[in-house]
Amino acid sequence: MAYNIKDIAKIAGVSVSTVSKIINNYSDISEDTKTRVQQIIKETGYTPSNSAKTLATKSSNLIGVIFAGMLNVDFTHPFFIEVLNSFKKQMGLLGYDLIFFSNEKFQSGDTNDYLARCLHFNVDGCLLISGQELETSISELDNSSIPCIGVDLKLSGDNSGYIMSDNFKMSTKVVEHFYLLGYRELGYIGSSSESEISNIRESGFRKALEDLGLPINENWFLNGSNFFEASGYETMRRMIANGNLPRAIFAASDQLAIGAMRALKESSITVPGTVAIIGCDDIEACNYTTPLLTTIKQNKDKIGRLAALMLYDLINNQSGTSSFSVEPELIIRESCGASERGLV
Amino acid sequence: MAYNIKDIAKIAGVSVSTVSKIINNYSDISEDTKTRVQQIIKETGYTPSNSAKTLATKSSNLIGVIFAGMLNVDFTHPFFIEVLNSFKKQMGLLGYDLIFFSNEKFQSGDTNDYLARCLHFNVDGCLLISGQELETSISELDNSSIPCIGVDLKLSGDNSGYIMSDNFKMSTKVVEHFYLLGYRELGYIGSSSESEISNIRESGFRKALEDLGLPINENWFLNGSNFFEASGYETMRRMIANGNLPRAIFAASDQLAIGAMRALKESSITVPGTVAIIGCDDIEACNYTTPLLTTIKQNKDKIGRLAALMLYDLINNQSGTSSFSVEPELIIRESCGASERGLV
DNA sequence: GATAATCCAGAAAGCGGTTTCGTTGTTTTT
DNA sequence: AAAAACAACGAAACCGCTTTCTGGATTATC
Repeated sequence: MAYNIKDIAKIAGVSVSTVSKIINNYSDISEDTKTRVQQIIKETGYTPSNSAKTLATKSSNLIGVIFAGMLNVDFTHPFFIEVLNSFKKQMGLLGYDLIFFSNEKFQSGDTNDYLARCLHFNVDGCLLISGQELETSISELDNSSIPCIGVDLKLSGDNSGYIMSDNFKMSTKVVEHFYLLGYRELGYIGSSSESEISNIRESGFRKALEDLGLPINENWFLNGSNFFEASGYETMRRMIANGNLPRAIFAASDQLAIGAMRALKESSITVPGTVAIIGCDDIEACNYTTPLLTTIKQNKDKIGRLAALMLYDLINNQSGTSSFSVEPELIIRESCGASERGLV
Repeated sequence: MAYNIKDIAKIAGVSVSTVSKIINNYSDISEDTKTRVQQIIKETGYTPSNSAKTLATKSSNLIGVIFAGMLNVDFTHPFFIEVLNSFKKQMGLLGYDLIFFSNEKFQSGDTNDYLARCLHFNVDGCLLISGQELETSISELDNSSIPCIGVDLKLSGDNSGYIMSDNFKMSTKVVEHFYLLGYRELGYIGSSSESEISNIRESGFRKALEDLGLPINENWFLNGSNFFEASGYETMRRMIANGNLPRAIFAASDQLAIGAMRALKESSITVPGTVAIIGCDDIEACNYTTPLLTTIKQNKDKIGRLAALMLYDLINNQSGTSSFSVEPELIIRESCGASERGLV
């Protein structure tokens, strides 16, 4: 039912090679035959088999997408999914489709051998989206000949690059904003200490406090187990249990912030009246909470787009490692108390 | 650097066919050579090339995922993304990976020819996720020999099936709940009248009103342009502008409900005190709104899982068309006023 | 002990493309 | 007018795997 290249060749009365050359824009074909064959291709609706092409050329026009790490990052992740969405759009514009490897046990091996799977499919490149508890097979892939771009994941392979927001600067912006609002006792709620992202944000936070000569109270620095809401709730409860609360808190993700607000509400502690909160990421949900969540916006669109562009470059020009840092932006809503002070 | 079947054959001192047979569990291989070759495969980390296998067998072990329609449905859709997540998990368990076709213009044609792309990649099956304004090429795919499952999309091809929640019943449950709470003046906010889903929900709603002998006031039945928040906001504003409001409203999606609540809040109309609201889908955001959004939960996990299972069956047993209807469930939170009446 | 049945394994064609290299006929150069 | 250059196309090998068919060795059957 579906045509193959031989059919087209026969219909056009030319050889298979000629058809192939026309498809691939070779120059040694006359305009005449070219237009004639192209016409036939259009009429028949012929599309070349991707597997045959891949087999012959080693290039599949496919980009592998991997949710790295064993923990909880998947399609439902509000931040990464937006990055992915933008990535997909841009990659589509560049002529690539996306393939998602299932995290489930891979048939042959006990463990998830990403490199093997990428080779298996001849992907042209890979997007690695960071989770926690990275498998060792991630670094295998990083160090392979397959171009890789990490999102929130520092890759170091010769054919790799990565992109993330300027996590250090985020904290500076938050601290400065809190400072401007008159808050002097500042705290930080992070993910686990295994998260590099969270650690950078924390160190940026501490540095900013130092620079402004603000006190650093270790009771106000607490890590949870991940970036999710439940962890924010639980961590905030611990801080509340400790007794002494800071005047304002930076949570390393909006979900952590939302969880923290839930804990505060439960203890009848008002936000931002008693404790102000700023989250991070600017996920959809920021618009639905009460109070609306002030946050550090990560430019997810830009991150996804640039990731695609970087990967494209890596694939087509093998231009060594590179990394991009995207400027974060403070989005002022209600949870920081700026509006109450007419500062918005 | 990567091994191919010939390398394995050479190392093992057997023929290529023998290796292939071992990989594919043919019976005419002695236990001896089998274990020996398998050992070598393990050691070398050999994985067969998918394109070669696909080329030879016409089966790629790939499932195509398509966001149908030209409008606004992508990875950021809170409902579909959860279905997709569950689908991906189950499909992974069944040994399939997912490929996402970019919506962007396909190189060869002006229009997005889904069938061609599926053939191009030799996908074993397809998941079609409904949007609005379906392209004609969707029905081409539906009627092709490629197994397809539609989510919220009635497919009718010989090798197709579909799955959706029992949209009619949803409305029944909502109306009954409203009735129980003493509300008699009920309204409905839907998507556009082009959405079959929305229309079913509306007719279910009307039917339930009839059955209970409740009044049907056309001013209380308004459609927006889609299922998104902005549409809910705008539609609610129109209803408010009309003057006379119902006591309770069923919105055809949570996002519509959230938009409606925003409009109500803006007009200082209390929820649920003056107007009660129930949404639909049970997306994450329901937990973040004030008041918390009572909703009809669609079992997204189940929908995704069953979609995978149905597709698997279609692929492996070509067992004709089938459809599944999944039971919806009322999730009582705050926006319906049940708790205020001690009815939760 | 001859024949049939069974077990294992390999040869080879084929899947649908790509790409190198060669061939032919035409044009240009000198 | 002969030589060189070029334009346009095709033959064929190859990519890595599957699968049918064939055949030799071993075992069972009479």
